Amino acid sequence: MATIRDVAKLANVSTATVSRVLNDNGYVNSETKNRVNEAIEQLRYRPNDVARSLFKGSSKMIALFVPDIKNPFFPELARAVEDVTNQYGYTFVLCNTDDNHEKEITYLNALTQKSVDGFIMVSSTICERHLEHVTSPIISLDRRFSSNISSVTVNNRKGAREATAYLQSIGCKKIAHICGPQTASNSKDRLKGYLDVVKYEAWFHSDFIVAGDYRFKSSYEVTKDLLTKHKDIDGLFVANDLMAVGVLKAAESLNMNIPEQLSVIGFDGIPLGLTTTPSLTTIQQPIYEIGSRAAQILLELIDHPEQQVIHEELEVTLIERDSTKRREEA
Amino acid sequence: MATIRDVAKLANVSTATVSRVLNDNGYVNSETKNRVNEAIEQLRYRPNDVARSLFKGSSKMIALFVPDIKNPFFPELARAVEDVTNQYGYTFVLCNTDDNHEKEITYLNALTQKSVDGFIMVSSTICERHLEHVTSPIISLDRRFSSNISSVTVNNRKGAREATAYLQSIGCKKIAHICGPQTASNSKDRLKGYLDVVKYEAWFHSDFIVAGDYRFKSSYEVTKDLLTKHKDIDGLFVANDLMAVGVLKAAESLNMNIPEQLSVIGFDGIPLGLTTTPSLTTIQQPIYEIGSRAAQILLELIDHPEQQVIHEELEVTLIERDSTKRREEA
DNA sequence: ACCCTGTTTGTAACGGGTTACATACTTTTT
DNA sequence: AAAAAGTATGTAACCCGTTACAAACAGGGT
Repeated sequence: MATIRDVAKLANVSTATVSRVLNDNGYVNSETKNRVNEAIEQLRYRPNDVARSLFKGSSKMIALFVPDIKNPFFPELARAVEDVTNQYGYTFVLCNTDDNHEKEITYLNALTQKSVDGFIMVSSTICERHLEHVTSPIISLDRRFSSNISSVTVNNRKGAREATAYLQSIGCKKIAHICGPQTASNSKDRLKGYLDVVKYEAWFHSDFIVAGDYRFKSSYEVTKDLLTKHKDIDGLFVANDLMAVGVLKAAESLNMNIPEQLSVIGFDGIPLGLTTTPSLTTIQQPIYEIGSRAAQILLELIDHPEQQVIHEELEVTLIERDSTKRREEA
Repeated sequence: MATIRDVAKLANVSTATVSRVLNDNGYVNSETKNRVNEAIEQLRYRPNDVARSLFKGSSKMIALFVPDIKNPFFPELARAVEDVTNQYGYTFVLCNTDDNHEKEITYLNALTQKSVDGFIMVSSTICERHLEHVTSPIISLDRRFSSNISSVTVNNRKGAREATAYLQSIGCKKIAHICGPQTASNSKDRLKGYLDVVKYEAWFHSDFIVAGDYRFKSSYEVTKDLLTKHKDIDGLFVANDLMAVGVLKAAESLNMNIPEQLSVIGFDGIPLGLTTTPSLTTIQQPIYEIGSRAAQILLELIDHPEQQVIHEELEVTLIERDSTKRREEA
């Protein structure tokens, strides 16, 4: 690989001049500039980004941490972040953490040592304490972990209320909830939203809340159990779409008809909900917007670290599909 | 951030000694080593990977290029690559290329400038010519682009033959094929496998081959068209699962019953095929194994670049689910 | 007493860019 | 005509680890 010194020699100038041409700053005579550019082309010279990073202390990379790349929510989000960061000349690094604290810390350290310029994190286990020694800006997504750290979220509680109220409005009499991991703040908020609506209902019972982990499999198993024990449940608000699809399959395996016997509503609005039969009613998050806003805010934070903390909350939308249906009065 | 010089000063040794302690090579007196380790801890020193990379000319990063992160096939693959590379102390970079040649080249250049140590590529547009100036090892996945570049693939043609023959064996009389983008070698091979079986059938007609692009949406539309025009089609081999799910939904929208009226078989074996109703019969690829083998081979190639080119071909497996059914004789 | 090998540590060059500062010449301002 | 501002370019330090090489000393073998 040719270096800047090779170029300088061939063009008969100093490396400083070549650098000025490369970065288009400082004074360079236009004739000199041409000579340098010719040399660059002739040698197929490409500046070494590592050397540049070392001097600048910045790598032009940003990282996104997601708990589960197999949940279609996150590829969607990743696309958004990728689009924005690429647009601004950053390289995008995607890290899958499995919601595993050690893995998160390992990645955080490894990438900090690589002078990564900023982090976008979807994490349930990270809190301020772990980030004390991280000097690059961080933004939390989907889940919020400190008022000192910028975040982009949706109104989870309100969305959950809306979902639950919707089930009531179509005539569901006993509404259960499959919740996500209680370490995740969004999961807690969705549970709260559900409780806001049903807490004082006469039929309500804590058995109607069962714990999932945002994955398909757990939900499938937990739901089979729930629906076998409580045959009178006629509405189910599930904390995310992936688990809601597990519910659909669980009901199918029990020969329960959705939406005739049971109405199901999810949360997220991932494309997966369009591929099931019945298609999935859900609370749709503006996934792409969440990702792109987060990326934009992070990039601003990188350029202006003194800037104050921003918490942005986006709105969710109820999407009615075929997994819910108005219940006829008995 | 503390530097190696700070540590050296505090421990009263030279930077060389600190470096020896850090990398555990060369001679260091055990007492000195303790002193250095204490200083490291006291200063919370972490070596700067960028400086290290600059000197070594290697960044301990490897990159995976995928055409569409939203296709669940690729997150699965990414997990495999991530697991292996992390295990060997590499940082994993995931790049979404949209099958866009320019984006691929841009990524390739950007990452080469960052001294990325190797590339795993799923690409339809890259050929040897574009890689001439890339000095780090490359392995192609899923698709094969040159005999000089190592690859890990599956036996696409054989799998396609198996799929098509299976449809015949359960009594399908007219079998159509939705193919993938014809730029992709795996897509071409799957078409060939289909043709191997049906080419000389009396009923065969080129109308029975329709072009998709491996995405859900195209397949949904194209299939509605196909099934409307050719109502006698009773078997459909679809080049990947994502499109096969599109077929399921298209048939649903036309009020066609799967598998009663039409048997559908996909290719890939992604988890999505388990969430549809009916669940999807498919040719399953060992996705995780493909990814992890590719990563392993790449890491070997990085350590021993002189090593000869390897082409590994893995086997696929037919998984019978509910989207296919033996056809009763009329 | 001498040589050889092994141990311990330090000095300084190196990797490849960037930029503060110095120098020198040209043009503009007053 | 002198001072100031603008243009053009080079020198060398700097970013921060790594390592070749040198130096110095201990212990073993002959």
